Amino acid sequence: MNVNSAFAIIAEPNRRAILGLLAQSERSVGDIERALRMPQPSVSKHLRVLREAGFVEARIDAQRRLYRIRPEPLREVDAWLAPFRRFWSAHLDALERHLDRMEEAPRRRKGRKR
Amino acid sequence: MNVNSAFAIIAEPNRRAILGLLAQSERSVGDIERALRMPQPSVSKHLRVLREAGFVEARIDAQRRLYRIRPEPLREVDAWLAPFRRFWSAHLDALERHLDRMEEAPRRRKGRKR
DNA sequence: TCATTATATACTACTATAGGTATATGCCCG
DNA sequence: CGGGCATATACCTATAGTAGTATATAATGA
Repeated sequence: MNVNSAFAIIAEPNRRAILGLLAQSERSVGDIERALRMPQPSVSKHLRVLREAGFVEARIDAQRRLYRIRPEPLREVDAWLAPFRRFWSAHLDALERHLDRMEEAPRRRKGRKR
Repeated sequence: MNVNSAFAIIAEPNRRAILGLLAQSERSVGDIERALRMPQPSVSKHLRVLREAGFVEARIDAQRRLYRIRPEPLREVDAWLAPFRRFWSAHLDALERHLDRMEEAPRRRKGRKR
């Protein structure tokens, strides 16, 4: 599987973790390294992949590079999801009512499926 | 990379194509095979991966299996995107004008003005 | 029953990628 | 200018996953 589509890029859990961090704020490589407890070369390599795929961009601050999100590729993913949303948004109201009822109702049986 | 997360499953382009088809309607293996011009074993194998990951379920109709979408795993993906939406929703109006010009919108988003 | 259609699985080979380790590059400051 | 910090890259290895081919299973209808 080639890492060329946005989907392949975010298939890697560490990269998703990095993106999750950067969603909060700009961070240096060292910040990420410490926050995620990953070896530095690993962080740099994942950042390279993310950068080349357009998910992040770097800004130089002395010896550090501050990385931040670039949203475009994630928007692609979001767009791809569009045709599927009807599977849940259509029934969202009914589902919400259902969940509301379950939450407030006393438990009648345990071990519900799914 | 283990194919255990929803993200790894949809990293494979053929699987996304299959899901795209099934988003429209239930289909048999043969339908998919013809629509996507893929070898039948390949279709079956991808469907197996999708099924075991909860993206699709099969219903038996004589010798055929009719596959259809199960939305849960895709909702996970949708949920993961939440923290990133602020990066583009702020500029959504401009984005929509842009998209209107590029592709055309098959479905108008409701209540969004420009 | 047999032939045919529909789908699944087994097996092999290839390739891409992630992790680990070592080292290189580059910048700052004393 | 040299030492130390921050980051990047090169190299190697292991492994997961896909495609391809052949074959198995199962249901149908003649």
